[in-house]
Amino acid sequence: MYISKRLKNKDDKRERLLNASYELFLSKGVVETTISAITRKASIAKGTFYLYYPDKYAVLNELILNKSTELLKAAIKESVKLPRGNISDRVIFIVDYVIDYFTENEQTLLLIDKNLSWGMFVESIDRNDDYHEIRELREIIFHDFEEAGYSKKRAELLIFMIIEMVGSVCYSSIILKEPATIEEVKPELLETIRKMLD
Amino acid sequence: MYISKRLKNKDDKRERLLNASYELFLSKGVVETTISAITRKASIAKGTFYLYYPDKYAVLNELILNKSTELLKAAIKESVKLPRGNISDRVIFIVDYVIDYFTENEQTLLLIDKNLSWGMFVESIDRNDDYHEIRELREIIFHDFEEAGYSKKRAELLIFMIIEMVGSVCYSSIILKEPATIEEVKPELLETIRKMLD
Amino acid sequence: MYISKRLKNKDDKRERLLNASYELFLSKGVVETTISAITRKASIAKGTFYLYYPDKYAVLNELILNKSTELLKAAIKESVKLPRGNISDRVIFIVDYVIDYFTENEQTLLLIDKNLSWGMFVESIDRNDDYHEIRELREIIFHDFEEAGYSKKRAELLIFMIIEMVGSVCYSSIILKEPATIEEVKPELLETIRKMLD
Amino acid sequence: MYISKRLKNKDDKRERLLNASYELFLSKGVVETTISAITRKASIAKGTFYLYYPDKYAVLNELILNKSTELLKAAIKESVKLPRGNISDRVIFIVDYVIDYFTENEQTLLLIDKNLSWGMFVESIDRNDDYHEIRELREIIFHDFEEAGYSKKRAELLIFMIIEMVGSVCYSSIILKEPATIEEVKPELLETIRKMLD
DNA sequence: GATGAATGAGTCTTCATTCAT
DNA sequence: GATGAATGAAGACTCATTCAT
Repeated sequence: MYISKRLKNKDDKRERLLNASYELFLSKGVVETTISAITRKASIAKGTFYLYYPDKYAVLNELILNKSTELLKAAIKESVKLPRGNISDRVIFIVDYVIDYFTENEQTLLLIDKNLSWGMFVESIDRNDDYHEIRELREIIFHDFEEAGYSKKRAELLIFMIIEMVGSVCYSSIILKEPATIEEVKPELLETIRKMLD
Repeated sequence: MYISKRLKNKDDKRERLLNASYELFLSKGVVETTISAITRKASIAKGTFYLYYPDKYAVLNELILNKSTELLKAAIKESVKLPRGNISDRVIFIVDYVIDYFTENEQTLLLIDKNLSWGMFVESIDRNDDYHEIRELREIIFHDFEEAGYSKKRAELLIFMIIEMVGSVCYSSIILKEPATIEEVKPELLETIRKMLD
Repeated sequence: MYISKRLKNKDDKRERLLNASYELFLSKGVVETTISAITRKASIAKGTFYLYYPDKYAVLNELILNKSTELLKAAIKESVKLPRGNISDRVIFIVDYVIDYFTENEQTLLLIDKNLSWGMFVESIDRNDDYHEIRELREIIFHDFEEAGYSKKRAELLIFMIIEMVGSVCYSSIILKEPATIEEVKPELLETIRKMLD
Repeated sequence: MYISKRLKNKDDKRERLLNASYELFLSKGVVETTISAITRKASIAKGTFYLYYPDKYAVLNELILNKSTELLKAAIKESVKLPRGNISDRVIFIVDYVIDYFTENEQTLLLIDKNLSWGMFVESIDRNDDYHEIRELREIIFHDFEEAGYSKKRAELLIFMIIEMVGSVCYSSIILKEPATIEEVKPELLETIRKMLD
């Protein structure tokens, strides 16, 4: 009881720092967000920040990981209804879901895209028990790829390239509206991915 | 004579500021580079900086534009030998050239990728007379695409998607070595682009 | 039994705080040593520190006293073999011993010299029962001085001046190597003290 | 005219920083004095401090050097009337002067004693043209010592030991009144120095 | 146009101290 | 007595920007 309450309290502070940081990163940008502002918004003493994170970039990394796996988990949850075996359909379904999410949540895209690294992402998926859905999806996709004649390595690289492309195309078309709006770009993007997978 | 000399002098200062900034941006990063450091390296008084640029980000934008068009012009210069008509070959040749350049110049990739925007790029190409080679290349490519049955819009989007993918795949594989080195990624990337263009 | 165990435990904590502080004061300096670092090194909770000492300077004073009386007691222990009556020989023997000790233990010199005050030293000698050897030495020396015709007051001042000179000459020559190393300075210092005592 | 005015202005700021620091070091102590307080007292912007000194300890060193050479120059000025040849008289005259000065200016003693290093002192005397009187005095004293049969090395060490003794005896007796007041200690100290020089 | 000394707002970071458990 | 999470006051230091020369 004693320990659990303190642990809860600790998690509470962490949570509040994450939430405050998230809002500030989105509204003012990472560089313009100060530790003072974060702790003020979180109603926590400035010094306490340093008990949880060494600097704001540690918070940022945790946020990016949280948000991107959250998104992926949601996409997966929807994709399970699809029949197995057809890689294109599954990948395109997920990409479609992700694009829609980013269209609705520009700010999250802003945060994730400029900062998410593939290595960090993969490592976290393998390490954290919460992400077993994502690992399962990976297995399904890899299995389908193998059946379609891809080596594991080529499958991974293909997924990687698709993710990179989707991320930066979304960024440009959703945030900057360049060279066209996401509505115009989306069908072409999906079509292109389909070609890549054939 | 007197005026031209002053203009020349002015350009000289601009040049020195650009060079000093470039070196510092590469070695210390943009955020860590101060106006003081730039002017010190350029052997120019601090206040003089503001006669040429409003802040360091203006220098950064100019640099990115310079470097990326420079790169593109070099790639084009090599690609003119290719026979017209075959879009895939031309695009892949240029992408190949760009990948090799980035492999040799990691720092430049670091600077360009995180900051280059499509809109800025396109706009500068249309505005600046120095970039007529790039405009010519664009015409050639678009013409080839049209012959292959693409609309102008679709052609532009395809190019856009390829550039975005190449940029972010290079960044991840060259800088972060994730999920594999550029040597491993490159053949898959080129192959994928070929599929996209078929 | 219960109480004695608690007292023992308390002394144990005190001891650990002293030892940890000593090491940190020597290696990082007093100003740079934090309460956190001391309790961490002593494996004691931060708050517990305040149950034993009001601040780090209280620890410092205790340490200086401990170390300097320890040194003096060791010197005395060696000097008892000397025949009584010859003041110069006894004083020079002790000074010699102290110089050698400081030469071997620069860090201790660093700690003691800049912080030891005569008054604190004398007071502690008179108050603490552990220091009876030092009181005895003092009696012997004063007695010898009286026999040589010194008043008690003059004897005390002479001792005082010698101690001050030895301390600061050692500090300068051992720590700073200025104006010469202790090896060069030592014979001159002993010779000068002999003159003072004649 | 243009340059001279700016130089003057620069010196003015330096001067004001020195004066403000001096007063604060004396009244609050070095550790307790902050850069903010110094610049506030000097009516100078905080950032300007760093244009002149890297930290407060650089100011402290300069102050100590200034004050101690100032004192020595004053002592010398008075001692020139003495006939040459008699080392004891000259040295004791100067020591006497210094003791009196410290008696009148306890705070200066506080600042100088705990921080003056022989090496720093000697080096500054040799380097700075303003200190030629001190260099001349040194020549006179050394010459007198040589005539009295001392080697240059022994003479230097003797002077060094006297300075160290005078400094720390003054500190203890004037500031701490231990083991006696300076009035009581002074005759014994002078007498002891006379013995050292015989 | 060029200079660079001066400015001071603004940020990070540390750390002695408290106090609920 | 012991603990250590939380506090927030306090200080060092930076740096974009200005402006008198």
